[in-house]
Amino acid sequence: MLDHFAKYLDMLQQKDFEAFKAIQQMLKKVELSKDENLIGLHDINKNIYFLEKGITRHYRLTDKGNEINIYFSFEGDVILVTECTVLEMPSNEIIVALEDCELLYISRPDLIKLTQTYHAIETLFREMLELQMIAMERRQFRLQTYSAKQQYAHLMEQQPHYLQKIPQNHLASFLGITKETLSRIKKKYQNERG
Amino acid sequence: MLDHFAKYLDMLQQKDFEAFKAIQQMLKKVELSKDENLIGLHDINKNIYFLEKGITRHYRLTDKGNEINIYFSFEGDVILVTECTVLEMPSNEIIVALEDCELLYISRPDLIKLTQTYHAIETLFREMLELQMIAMERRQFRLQTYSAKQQYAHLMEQQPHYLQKIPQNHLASFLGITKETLSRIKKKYQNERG
DNA sequence: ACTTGAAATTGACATATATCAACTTATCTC
DNA sequence: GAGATAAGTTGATATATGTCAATTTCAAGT
Repeated sequence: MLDHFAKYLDMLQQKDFEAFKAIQQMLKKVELSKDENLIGLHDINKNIYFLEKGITRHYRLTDKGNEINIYFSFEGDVILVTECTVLEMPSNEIIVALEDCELLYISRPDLIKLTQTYHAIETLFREMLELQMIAMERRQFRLQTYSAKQQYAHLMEQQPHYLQKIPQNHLASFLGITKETLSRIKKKYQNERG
Repeated sequence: MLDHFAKYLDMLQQKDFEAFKAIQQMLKKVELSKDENLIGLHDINKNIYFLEKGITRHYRLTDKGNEINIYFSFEGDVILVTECTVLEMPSNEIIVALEDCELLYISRPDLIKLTQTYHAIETLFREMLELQMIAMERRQFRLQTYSAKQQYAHLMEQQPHYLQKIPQNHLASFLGITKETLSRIKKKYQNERG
């Protein structure tokens, strides 16, 4: 059960075993059935999650009440809604299980307490944020410059598991297009490859 | 000269004056003339900057060699290209002065050294990243869901200094549209307000 | 296996935005 | 302040994507 978590914290485990143990003791476990919410609309949720098993869908609602998917998390991913967790604001992001999920989590307040005792944990926390930021910088550039077709091609090449595991209607808004457009792009893409 | 920097580090100054002094001593200063690069294409730049004065434009090049503006920094902003600074990769992001600029900076290695002595600095560094992430999360949602018109309206309402200070041709690619479309949107927007 | 509802596809048409080219207006430099 | 260069505007047209409605395919539960 701790597979992914342990891997993520591998460096910590080697560098400061005490610190690793301390985090491990603070971790709680949560299981979600398919379609169950991890974070509901306007929840104030201060937890940082490690997704051990399953897939989660992260979405927001537009003014008109449409769902826009902003992210999907897979096994091994960290789940952190910074705006909600850090600013302690009601969440605009809703997170729901696309499949049955198993997660570990620690509350940010608990984690911050640990950082006061273990410098290695503060460092780990910062490094985790840095990595999340890099991923966001890259995705932002794609959102800003890629056409729908290019985005689809990117997913095909770089993250084919997205296409295998995530229903098209959900994928579409993630790419910033409608499901009909995605369907057409997919067809064209396949034709161009024979 | 330290105005903005000091303000940013205000909490640190009060909480741990030693740490504040230590950072201050590591800070270097750089001035840029208009149109001068802060970070050039493929530079490996490990610095974290505080923009004390001026405006910088952050852009990337597409496959076809077109410039896409991904960000503008104003007085008081932190400038940090995570991918380049953290992974020590050649930068895909180019940063150039839109006006004459004054900046303070510290190298990430130096900052990390300081974090080993001063816990308060590690905390500050992490908090800075958290704030940057929140801003990115919000912008990402806008990029994904707003039409060009909505983006323009958002800028008008939330960040009018963008419209006052940044030439339209640069603003356009930041919004993910062409300069012609921006020109038309602007006109329509003005007419609708009388 | 049958039924039901969800997901995906397709077509016709509407709209938003891009592209290219011409032109005007501002800004900079000598 | 005249000429040169960059920035912004406008028009005509092309392309990409959205919207709505009809249909087909797929999947889940009984």
